[in-house]
Amino acid sequence: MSQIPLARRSPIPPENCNLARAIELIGDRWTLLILRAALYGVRRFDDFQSELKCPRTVLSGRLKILVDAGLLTRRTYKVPGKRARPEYALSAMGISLRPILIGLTQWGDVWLGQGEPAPISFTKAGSKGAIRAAFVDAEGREVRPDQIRAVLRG
Amino acid sequence: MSQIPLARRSPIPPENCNLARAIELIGDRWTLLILRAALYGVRRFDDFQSELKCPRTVLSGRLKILVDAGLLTRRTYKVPGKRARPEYALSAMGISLRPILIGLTQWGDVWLGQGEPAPISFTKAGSKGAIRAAFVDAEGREVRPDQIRAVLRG
DNA sequence: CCCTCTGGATTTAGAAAGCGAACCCTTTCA
DNA sequence: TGAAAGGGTTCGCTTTCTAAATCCAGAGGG
Repeated sequence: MSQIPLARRSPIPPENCNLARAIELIGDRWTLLILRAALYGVRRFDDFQSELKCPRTVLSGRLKILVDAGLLTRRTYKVPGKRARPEYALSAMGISLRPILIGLTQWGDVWLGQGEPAPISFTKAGSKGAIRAAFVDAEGREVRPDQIRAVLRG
Repeated sequence: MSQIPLARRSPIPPENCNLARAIELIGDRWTLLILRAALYGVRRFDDFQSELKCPRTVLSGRLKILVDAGLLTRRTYKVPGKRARPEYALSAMGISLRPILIGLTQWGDVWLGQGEPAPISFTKAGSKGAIRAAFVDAEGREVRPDQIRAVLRG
């Protein structure tokens, strides 16, 4: 019943696969939850900590990984009367994950929502109807999932 | 410089967030690599094992979780002259993750590709140009990332 | 000047999960 | 009857996670 033909191995060895590389980098519970919070605007260590309730060791380790990888930018901010502190803001690399996490949100709304309406939805600025993750061709026209074909290079 | 306004907390508590639920379920290195292989058509225990090179204990545990959650369907297949064996095929729930993992592939091509051309690309059946993950409105027209607005329920 | 508070982070020790190797069970082939 | 092969489980060891305590620097108050 699955549309996917049986294969003994994937067509791309995992060690040369950019999907596998992405999974190595961000495919981790805490890392993904940090990125979720960051996409909602959280930037400070203690804010991440009270949002995630994760061990501070794990948090500082993951933040370091994400900064080193270029997903987060560490810079110091200063509130008058307070000392300077670092904040962790998404870089362009991090922001470009937003469609993926929105897509995963909508997947969760459908399959894990326990029958309740989605607590958050997404629209186009200025209009009301919901938008959704999909595939488009070069002209921005939607391509239905069953029309997607994978093409190997070479 | 980030377009995302500062927030102390995310607008949805993680324990009520379908994105957080999705991350709890599949936000894990091995689980994601299993789903990657499954989307490429891998279905059998030993094929997963030689693809992923992960401990067999981890593999059987993750397969069990994915079957229980409904992402994979376990059924027995029988090659004539061989004994019956289980295979793990994606359910509709699992297949609907495809756009997300393709989006993540393309994110990896851009940011983790080390300057090399993408080893796999995606096209619309019957045409040549590459397609990409994006957002569309109800009529299937693309919505650019900067036009996306989040709307809280209630 | 000293004391305390606060945000950011490291240290430490015990719990959980990951890991590799070996083993088990069933069926099928020689 | 014996070996092979697929699909696991069992068994120890190592790594990672976790929680709690501690550290550290600068600001503000007295």
